Parts: sequence; structure tokens; C-alpha cells
Amino acid sequence: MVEKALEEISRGTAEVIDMERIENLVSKYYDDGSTYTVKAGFDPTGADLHLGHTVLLQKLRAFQNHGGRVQLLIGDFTATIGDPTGKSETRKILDNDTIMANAKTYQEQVFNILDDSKTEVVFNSTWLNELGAAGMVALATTFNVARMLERDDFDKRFKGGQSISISEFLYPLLQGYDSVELKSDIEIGGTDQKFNLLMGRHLQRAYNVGKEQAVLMMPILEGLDGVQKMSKSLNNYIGITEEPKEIYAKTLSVSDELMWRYYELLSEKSLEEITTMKEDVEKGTLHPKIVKENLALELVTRFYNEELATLAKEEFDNVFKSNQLPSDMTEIEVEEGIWICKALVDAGIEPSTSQARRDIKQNAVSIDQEKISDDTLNLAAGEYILQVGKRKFAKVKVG
RNA sequence: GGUGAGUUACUCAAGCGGCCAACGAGGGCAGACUGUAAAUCUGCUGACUAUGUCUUCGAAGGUUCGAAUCCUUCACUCACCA
Repeated sequence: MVEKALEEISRGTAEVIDMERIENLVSKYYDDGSTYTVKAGFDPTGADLHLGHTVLLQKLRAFQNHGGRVQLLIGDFTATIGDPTGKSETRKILDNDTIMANAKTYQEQVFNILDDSKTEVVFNSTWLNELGAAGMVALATTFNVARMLERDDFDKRFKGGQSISISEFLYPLLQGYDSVELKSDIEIGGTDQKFNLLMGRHLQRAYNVGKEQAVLMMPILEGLDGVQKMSKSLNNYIGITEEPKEIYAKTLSVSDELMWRYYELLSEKSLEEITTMKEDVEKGTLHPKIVKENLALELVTRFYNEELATLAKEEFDNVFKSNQLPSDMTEIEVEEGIWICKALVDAGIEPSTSQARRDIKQNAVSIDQEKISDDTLNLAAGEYILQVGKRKFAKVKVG
């Protein structure tokens, strides 16, 4: 039992520090039922969760299945600083209302995956607001600049002659201090959080908490481009609240290589199954497209249900395999004789008439499935289906 | 506080007082090929019913027939010195 639990817990991890401690906690749970705490911090800087977040959430869920009590930390205080992780420049700070609104949406979405009876949501402003100047100074004395500069992103920026704000030095300290307050047994985070996560251990020691948290790091999920990490700001993400057909379509658009990565980090399928599929694809007995479709179906099913997943697939196949039209598209009514470019802008499928002209010149625009080439065209009364590229459609009523 | 260097579009980055809506690369969009995949090739990439007009090169002023380019002030960044 303990063996299986540990296997589930270690699946897909990038690095674990103090695995022994995790083993002890889990086996103690199976011995006498005593629970332990697992901390994970979320920065309420964006409103919606995407698949990148779910990698961590699923791991938390795994802990919950084996005696872990999750401390879901909303970094509302630290969000006012901005985590320097992976940033090449100082991040813009957010105002309080936005942060609170984001935190709220987070909580609504998180319990898609987490068991809320085993989750405690905490805000770090609760204790950080109380810390005060003296507390901050005491906290800052536990660390020094040279070690802070060891951090890769600071180091790069420092050597590259870019600005680092003093407040950014405080970020790792404050995140680590959260672990002191929460007396966490384990903290999990992305590999890019390593420095911050280790800070938790350092500070738990410095403040004599009586234990040092184990640290479990998950790989960073690449975004749809397969290169950069999935993030809202890079617009390469799949949000968990997106429409089923969006999730389906976006999943299908990832490269074959990246698909295996997604399987590893996101799918519930066992590692053996995945390996078998991979071999079959290499042997040529299994088409990679089928494998990708299954992944897309699994993801839609997770956030909605099987029925909607099937629908999403049917819709997708209709539109792109049989070249039919999507079942729903934006509809607008316009006046007779409207200029085609204007109509495209009004329908929201082109950002400007200039762009519309360019696209028409490049054979990207069609009316009722017929490509057009005249960018001075005016529409006579009637109903038309306008299309730009492969995926932007609109129904226009003229007259 | 002093000295010097810098700020150009989504990002990096070139830019000689007129040939600058601004080289190039990445990204993005579109076309071909496909499995709406990747890779590859090609075109486009400020706005405007448009061979022209308008707004853009950190901000505000100025010099000039004409300024991204020269001058002044301000803001921000970096380096060295204190």
C-alpha cells in the first residue's frame, strides 16, 4: 500500500529533496492514520487556471489520497511584489481588488481537482501584514546578498545589466516564511521554484520550527508552442474553463513530440500504457493522430464530461475533416452595401480593415466557402458566411 | 552626490538631418504541403474605402524648408567613482 502510494506520488516528478521524509510521513499515515501537511503556493496574478497549474493540483490530489492535508496558499501579499522567477524584468505590481478577484476565481476552479474536505485555503497577507518592519529586518538577516544572487534569474539580470528591485529579494524570503507560519511538512512547486522552495527549508531551520519541509518539484509544462512554459501572458495555454471544443482543438494542435509530454504530466493513464502507445506509434501500427484525439477526449472529460467530449470531437471532425461549418458562430446584422473589409471587422474576425485587405490579397478570406480576391467588394442584401483562415467564421445578415 | 553609456514597434535589435511607417531576427497571421500536428517553402506584419493621408522611435520643448537622427530640460535603466 505504502509502495503504491509512493509510486503515485513520485510519478512525473522532476526532483525530490528529502524523499526519506515523505516516505516516513506516508507510511506513518498508513500505520496510525496521522496526517501531514502539503503546501503549494499560487500567485493570484491571472484569473484563470490552465493545464500548467493542473500538473501541481493533480500532484496535490495524489497526496490527499494518501493522508496529505493540502495548504493551498494564495499569495495575495506576495502578489503585490511580483515573483521574479523567470522574469527578465521587474514585474508590474497588481492592485488589491484585482488580486482578491483573481483569488476568488482560483478557489472556484481548484476544487475541480482537489478534495475540499482535505484542503485549507490560506492567504499569506494574514501573517505577512502583521510581520512589521522589525519582523522584516529579522527575516532579512537570515540571508545574504551573495547567496541571493546565486539565483539564476537574478544572476542573469545582474550580469546582463538589468534592474533588480530590492523588493524582489524579499519575495523568496517571504515565500519561505510562509512555510514557517504554516509549519508545512512538504511543499510542492515547479522546478523554476527551486530556490524559493529551498528557502522554506532554510527559514524553518532559522526559526526553529522543529522540522524542515521536504520539497517536491514538478517539471514545467510547455505551452502549445512546445518551447516556452505554459502561461497566460504568452497565450500558449489551455484554460480549464475554456469551452470543450476549444480544449479539444487546442490539444490537437500540439506537436506529436509535445503530446507525449502532455500524456506524462496530464494523463491519468499509467506509464506502462503510455510506453506501449509510444512503441506502437513508432512501429507504425498506431496513428499518432488517434493517440492525440484520445488525449484531447480525456482532458475534456476531466473538466466537463464524456458526452461533451464526444460532442466536441464530432464538431471538430465535421468542421475540419468534412469541411463543414461549425454549428455555432457569431452572427451580426449590417446595412446593405457594406464594404467587405468593414463587415469582417464588425464581425470581429479581423482586427482592422488594413489587415482584412491584406488577408483578402493573400487568399485567406472566403464568402460561403468561396475564396475571394476583390478587396473593394460591397455586399448585397442576403445572408453570408464569412471566413478568415481556417478557424474564424461569422454569419452576416446584410440588409 | 560625480562621470560616462543608454531608452526604437509584441520581443531582441539596425538606423547616414530628406531615399523612414523605419534594416534584420524571433514571434504572430495567412498560403502551399499535411493529420487544422511538427518540419519545410512563400507572402504579410501601424491605422485609414488608400498609389495618397494621418499617428508613431522614453516625455516635453526647441533648432531647421525638413528630426528617430541635432540642442535643452525632465523621467527611467546600467556601469564606474564616492
